[in-house]
Amino acid sequence: MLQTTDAPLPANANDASPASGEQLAPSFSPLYQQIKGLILNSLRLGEWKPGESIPSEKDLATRFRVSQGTVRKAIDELAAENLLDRRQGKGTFVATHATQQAQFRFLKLVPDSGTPGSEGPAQRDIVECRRARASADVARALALRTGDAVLQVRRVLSFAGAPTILEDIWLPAAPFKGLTAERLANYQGPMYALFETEFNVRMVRAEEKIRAEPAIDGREQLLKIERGTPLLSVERIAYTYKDVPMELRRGY
Amino acid sequence: MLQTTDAPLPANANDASPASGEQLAPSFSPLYQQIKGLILNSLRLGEWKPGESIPSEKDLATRFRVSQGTVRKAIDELAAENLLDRRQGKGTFVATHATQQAQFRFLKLVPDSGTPGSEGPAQRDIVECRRARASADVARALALRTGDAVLQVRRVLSFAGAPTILEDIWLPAAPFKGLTAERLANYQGPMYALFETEFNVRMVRAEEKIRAEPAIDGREQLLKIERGTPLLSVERIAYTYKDVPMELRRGY
DNA sequence: TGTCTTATGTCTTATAGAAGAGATATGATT
DNA sequence: AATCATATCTCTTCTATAAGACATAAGACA
Repeated sequence: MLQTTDAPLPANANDASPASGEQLAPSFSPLYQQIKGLILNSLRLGEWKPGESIPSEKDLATRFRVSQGTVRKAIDELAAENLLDRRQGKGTFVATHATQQAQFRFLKLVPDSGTPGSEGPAQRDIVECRRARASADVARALALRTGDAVLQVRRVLSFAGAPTILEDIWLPAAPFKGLTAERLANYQGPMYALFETEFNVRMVRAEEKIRAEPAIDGREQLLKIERGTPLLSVERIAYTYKDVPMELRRGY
Repeated sequence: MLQTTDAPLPANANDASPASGEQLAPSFSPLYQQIKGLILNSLRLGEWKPGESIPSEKDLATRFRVSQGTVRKAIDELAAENLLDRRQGKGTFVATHATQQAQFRFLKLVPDSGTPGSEGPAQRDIVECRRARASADVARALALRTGDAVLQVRRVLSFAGAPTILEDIWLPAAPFKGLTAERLANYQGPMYALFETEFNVRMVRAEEKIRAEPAIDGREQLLKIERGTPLLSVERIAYTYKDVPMELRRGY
């Protein structure tokens, strides 16, 4: 039954092209994978906004001219990748960072001494937010050229009054035009939720590298610790749809 | 069709009991979950040895009196948890640590400088291996009582001649009776593979906590670095089937 | 020795019914 | 008549099954 649709099957319909109508892509991957790609496209183009539901499996089935079970398997994979959120009896929803802050779960750091759950809300202080030019390593991480315009943000997270985490963040300037320290400081809720609602940039996947470094270069002052104290350093590259890198973040 | 087997449905058959014959458990969970539990039992009891194949989906289907698709869904979940390994056209295999060393992938550490893939084989030196009594924290991690007999192993991993990782490992003494420094030193291949073949202990899941610590307490000598250098410290608790903790490991 | 057939696995798709969650109606009770 | 509890209906995802397609390896055969 594979590949026997009566559709004309255009021989080029590339992944980038916004799809002519709603035909199946001409690839020779399993049907449900092709459906998954189509759903992903709609997701990326913003056909369904984060937070609310996508059409039911049956609706998508008739729209794509396949059976409901095939749509189901496509959605299964997208849900496994945390792009969609299934709720029995209610529908399937576009995942958002507002409800789902456990997305990047490295931050599940347990204080060495103390009760895990009850840190209380973190306090966030924006130290600076300025335009800059990408250095070589930043450019490589963000797939830019050295010297391209970037935004650099530095902030300190404090728990129970004690400064705990220092974050250096680099963002490509183009998609984040208009981001200022004020907007960052005023916004309540996760930073990624701000990106999502204000700049239409959804972080979908992240790579992280971990190392140990001594506290130097002024970092010891911002964290109010002794110079040379061992720090955990996490370098994260966050990607939006289609594995386009959108953020480089270093946390201490 | 749920729960309409003609089996007598014993009202107690607990999860711990080695299953009377091959009946379905009397729980009210989905059928494929019950099948998953039965397969897990067979796995734990060693009915199928690590490395070779389990019966085909169709065979298991007739054995459990369900359809092939139901068995498939059960196996799907076990494969997603890396307990089984599917190979199209060949069969489904019990996962082993010999082929699948990417199981615990925190060790995918990239040297800060240098090419990732070409570290060459690690050199392993057993520093010591002795019987001891569990301290309070070790006992808690391994679900033992303070003072119970444990084995303590300390080894150094070197890459390209440079000592890189120091590992302290605690194991409950009972399941690992007969483990000596010689056997550890002579064995080629991953440590978990040795546990698997010689002691019939399969590590299935692991929790890890990461922190940064200075090099002190003699660790600086074993790694041949300056005292106080920041070290990455990884504390891992590895579990066998049914979430029974079997190993506490601290790597630097 | 090389090619073809066949047997035996998993993989893909399809279909039907079960179960959860709300909205809407229904009916008894006050 | 107003209110509250209870059916019922409809929408959704979930579960179970079946049939055919695809992948792989081994043996038959030229």
